[in-house]
Formats: sequence, structure tokens, C-alpha cells
Amino acid sequence: MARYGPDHKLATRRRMIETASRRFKVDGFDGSGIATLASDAGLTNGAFYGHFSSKDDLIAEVVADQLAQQAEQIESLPTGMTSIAAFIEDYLSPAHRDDVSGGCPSAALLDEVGRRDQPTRTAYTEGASRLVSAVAQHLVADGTVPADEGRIRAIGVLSLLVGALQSARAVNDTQLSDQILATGRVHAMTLATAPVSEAVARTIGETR
Amino acid sequence: MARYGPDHKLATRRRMIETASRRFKVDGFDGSGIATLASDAGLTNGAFYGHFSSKDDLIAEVVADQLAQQAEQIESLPTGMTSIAAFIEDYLSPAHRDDVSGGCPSAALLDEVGRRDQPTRTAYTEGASRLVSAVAQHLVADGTVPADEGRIRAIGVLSLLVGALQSARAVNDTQLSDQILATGRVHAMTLATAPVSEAVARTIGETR
DNA sequence: TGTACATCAGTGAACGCGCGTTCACTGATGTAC
DNA sequence: TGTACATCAGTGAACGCGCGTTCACTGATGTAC
Repeated sequence: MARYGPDHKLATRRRMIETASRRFKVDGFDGSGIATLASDAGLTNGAFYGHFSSKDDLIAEVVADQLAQQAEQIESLPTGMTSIAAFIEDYLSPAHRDDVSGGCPSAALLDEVGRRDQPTRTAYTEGASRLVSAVAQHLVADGTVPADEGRIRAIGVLSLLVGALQSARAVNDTQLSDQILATGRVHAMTLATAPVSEAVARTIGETR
Repeated sequence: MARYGPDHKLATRRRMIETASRRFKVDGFDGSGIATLASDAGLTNGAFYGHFSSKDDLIAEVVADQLAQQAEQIESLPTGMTSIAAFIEDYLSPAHRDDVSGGCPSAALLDEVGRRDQPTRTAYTEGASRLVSAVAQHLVADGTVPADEGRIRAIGVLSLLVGALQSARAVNDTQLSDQILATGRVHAMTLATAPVSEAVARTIGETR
């Protein structure tokens, strides 16, 4: 089979990145083999290397793509505190907890990213920076926090969201898991909106 | 070789759990092989199954042991807000970020725990519950928060700590990593001590 | 005191298997004449 | 319009390797006589 339109190969590559993101989030980077990744996209193992130079290459591409999608999602959110509040509610919902394959890549893979090669970590760093900027800009545009506090608030909210969702997934006690989510939602709102403590004020000076 | 004292085998088992915890935190569960785990403890692969029934068995033991150690550490902390403040400072220090093998198991492995078998997840759940109780009791004993807020505050602080440390490790930009740590320290203190917002008050009612 | 035997923690080769990667090949389509 | 050839995305067998697990064996020590 061959001689497809000029977009065909690009479409297959896109499909591989899409299906691989799901597989990685469910089984982890180390737990996902090339044969499975290819078969998820309707291909056989040999075809893989026509699209990516190595498994690590695919991982870096997936990480970049996933974080770019998240940043775009935040960037396209309408201005207003309610939209960030809704984002937090969605992020720490039981539905998101139970949807690992379609959910946040950081919640599913963050501790593994720290063990991967530099291209993957660079992709993560750039994607995360863009995400932080997007959330920061929102909080500032909403008038929720002063301009020089945006980044600090954004980093806090995002860290909490990831830590809480991972915990809610790790635990095999539904009641505790639900409590972690409910608690996380409130704390995330606190970090996004609570009045500046003196300590926060001091830190802004240090890290700005 | 054989015929050791009655504690010898137990000591070897202990050593395996100890060295395996370091290996798992550095290379991940999937990234650590039996031959390497055994050799880290000064044994050969065959000896492994005299101590553990399977790799999954060792993983569950390691998770239980690591979280018990953390809970004991918190439980033995002297009463007083300064001790929790010092714990937060240590947890989100550059030194802890750079010491993966001797550091927090949740920061190194949390998203992988969610993919393991039930014994491992149960071990994690029990250990994490004990940790939450220990931190909650501290915050209440310190007089920092009212009795019925202890757990909620503890869950928030711990989620934030884990999320921030994982992020600081994933990112390969030192400046951003340091900023995540500094920001996390302040936010953790905020969650531990900030006055109850109306939202928090409502959530206490829901999740108590 | 000296010898024969039991114990058992640890050894290391071997098992089948799936891993990441390579490569000669296929075969449907487009182009040239 | 019909035939020969070039293209190239995808196939699938094969590579060496390390995985988790099993098992016959070793050999230093303790006990029995």
C-alpha cells in the first residue's frame, strides 16, 4: 500500500502521537512497548520508525503536544474568575480522576518526566512555562491578583492540582479519594484568590 | 555459605527493602530489574525469591516501609508551628530536590503507584492516611487550625508539596525549578495557616 | 576430640518472553511513453 | 488507451538483549555421636 495524498503521512504521525499519549498515560512510558503503540494507531511495529527516530523521540513529541494542548485550552478560556473556577472544578472532578487516558499528562506522568532524556525534559519545561504564563495572565486579567503575583499564584495552583489528582488516583479508598478531590478544589481556589500574606509578599520580592 | 545467626536473613531482607527503595525512586518501578535490585543489596538474582514472592511483593513492601518511615518522622516532630514550618522548608529545599534516592517516595513514584496492583495501592493508602493524620494532629496541637480542619489542611499541604517537588524535578531550567520550590514553600505555609475562607468552611461541612 | 550429616542463605545457569530497532520486501498508486 | 516503471507508507521477520522467575546446586556452619 502506498501513494497516498501529501497529508497522509502527516495524518498518521498525528494519529500516532494522539494514541501514544493515551497509552503512555495509562501504562507509563516504560510500560508501553513499540508494538503496542504502533498497533494502537492501526500500524505494525516496523512502520514506527518511518515516523519517529526512536521511542524517546516519540515521548518528547507527545510531551510537547500534550502540554501545548493544555496551554491552548487555558489561553482560549474567556476572561473572568468563573472560568478559572470552572477549570479547577473540572480538573479535580471524579470524572477527570477516572479518565486517565484522556486526562492531564502531568498528573499521569510527571514523576517519570524527571527520569527521561533532555529533549523530553526540555519539551516539558517549555510547555509548563507556557501553561504557567497562561494561568498567570488569566488571574491578572480577571483582576483576581496584582500583575506581579500572577506567576506565583499560577505555580501554586498548578502544583496543587497535579499533586491532589495524583493522590486521588493512587489511593484505593473511594471515600478518601473523594475527600482529596474536594479538599483540593477548595485549596486551589484559596491559592488563586486569597489575600496576599506577608510571606507571599516577601517571596514575590525574592523570586520576581 | 549459610548457617548464620537467626537475625541474618531478616537483616538481608531489610537491606533489600532499603536499597530497593533507593533504586525504585531513581529508576522507577518498571525501570528497576531484579538482577539490579539484588546486586544493589550485595546478592545475586536467585537469592531474591528467598525473600520476596515476586517483584510486585517487594514493591508493596517498599511502599509500606517508606510511608511508615515518613509518618514516624512527622509523629516524632516536637509540637509547635516552627517544626512544621521547618519540615516544609526542608521538603521544598534544593537539597531535597537533588536527593531523589534518599527523598520522598511520593514525589518520586506517586503517579506510578496508581498503576500498580491492589496490595501496593492498599499499602500506599494506609501509609498516606497515617501521614495525613500525623500532619493534621500537629497542626491542631500547634493551635494553628481548629480540630475539625486538621485533615483538610494536611491534605492540602501534602498535595502541594508533592506536586511542587515533582515539578521542580521535571523541569530542566534551574531558575524555574528554584522558583517553583520558593513559591511552593510560601503556598504550603499559606495552606497550613491562612484564615479559613468561607469556601473552606463550607467544604469542612461537606467532607467531615 | 574427630567425623558424618543436616541445615539453608545464597549462587548462577537456564526458561520463555517481550523489548527497541533494523531491514528486505510488498503492493497500490502516480507518471512516462 | 495500454503498458512499464518509480515511488514510498507500511509489513513482518529477525537481531541481540534484559526481563521476571525457577531450580539444581554449593558450601560454611551447627548438631549428633
